[in-house]
Amino acid sequence: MSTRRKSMPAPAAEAPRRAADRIRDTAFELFYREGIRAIGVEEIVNRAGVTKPSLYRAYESKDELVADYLRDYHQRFFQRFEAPAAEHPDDPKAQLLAYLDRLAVRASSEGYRGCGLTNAVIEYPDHAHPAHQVAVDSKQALRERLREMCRGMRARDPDELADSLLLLLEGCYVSGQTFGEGGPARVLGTAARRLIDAAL
Amino acid sequence: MSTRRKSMPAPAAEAPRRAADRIRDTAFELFYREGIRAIGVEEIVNRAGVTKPSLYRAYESKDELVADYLRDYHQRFFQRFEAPAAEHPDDPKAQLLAYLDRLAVRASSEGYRGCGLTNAVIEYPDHAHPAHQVAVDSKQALRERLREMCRGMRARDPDELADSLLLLLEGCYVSGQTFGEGGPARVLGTAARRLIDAAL
DNA sequence: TGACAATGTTACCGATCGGTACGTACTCTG
DNA sequence: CAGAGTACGTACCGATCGGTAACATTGTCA
Repeated sequence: MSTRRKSMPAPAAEAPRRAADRIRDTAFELFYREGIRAIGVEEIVNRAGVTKPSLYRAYESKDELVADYLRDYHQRFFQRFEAPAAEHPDDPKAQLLAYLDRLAVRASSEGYRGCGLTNAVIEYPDHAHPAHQVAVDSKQALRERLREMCRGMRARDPDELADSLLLLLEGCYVSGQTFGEGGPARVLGTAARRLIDAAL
Repeated sequence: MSTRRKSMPAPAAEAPRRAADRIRDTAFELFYREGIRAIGVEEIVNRAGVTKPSLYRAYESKDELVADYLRDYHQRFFQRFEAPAAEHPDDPKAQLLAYLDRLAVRASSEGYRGCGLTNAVIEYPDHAHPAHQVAVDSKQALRERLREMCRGMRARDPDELADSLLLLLEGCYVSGQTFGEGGPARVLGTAARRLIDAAL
């Protein structure tokens, strides 16, 4: 859902954007870096330079803001995930490995905070919570996409390979933030290649 | 005067233990099942059937209680992890696979909540927080133990194999609670065998 | 019996939580 | 210019957070 402005083609470039946008961006940054439960609405609006009522005009509740953050994360994630497709058309193996190799670097650097969606599942274990649901839906889409790619690789058992790779992926997200630099995330590419080669 | 039963020196075996023990056990259960940040001290003492002062006589703060919970978890974890050693002496590969096979079952069942230590790292990303530190220390010990086992397997590159297996392990913990029954965790054993066989 | 340690009871603290009633300033339109 | 509508801020709400003070009660052991 987007707030479309009518005429007035944007005064300049960006700085004093709408309150809702500032909230959205600030919340994204804070939720991801510090964790969702650790951040209160007060801190969000302060850092965004707006006030609480502005937040509650744009979102029904904090939970809705969280869900929106996760939907946003989901979208950005798949953008990153599918980005290598352009460089390696019709080569799902190369596409996947390209993403994994980039991820391995990010996840092995200091201050890495893992996957916002995975983190949300852990912060909100209650299956009824909107944050949990959005995150799980996203992960299910990822699983399905991986299966599709493994079928494209002509793996003997595409579903099994996809799940194995998903384990490596998720392991990389969490190990990245546990160990930081020089952590196990560095072997992601190698391990994935081993599994793929053994499955074709 | 009061309607509550008086002395009754332990009617059966264990029920009315010390307040500190009841708090410890209740906190363990609640922190693990619901998440640490989601559980307040009030809820802990209510469910434990004690009162807040009792909690603060046994622990300096909630953070200390959390750290203690994690140390407890660490101990129970390694107990489970090393349990198969008795059945497979001098066979690190069989030991590890035995643990993984059991884990795969647990992690693929409904309501699985993953590893309390991994969850704590995500709930407390701040490296200075005691919970974060205890959890990371435990994970580093696990990494070292895995390396030791991989050396025992005579792997070509034991550190690389250990890290690969650690990724699978952590992936299993988090995917277990994301997908529940029929999730990717089911392939843990197969994937681990593939990686081990390829590394010897 | 008396002393002591452990626990419960009650009532509170300041801070922060998510959330809102209501007033104000700007801008677009007639 | 008048008026409407939009966008935002000030000030506040009750609930809950982690944590504490003061005192009553209990079981144990000497």
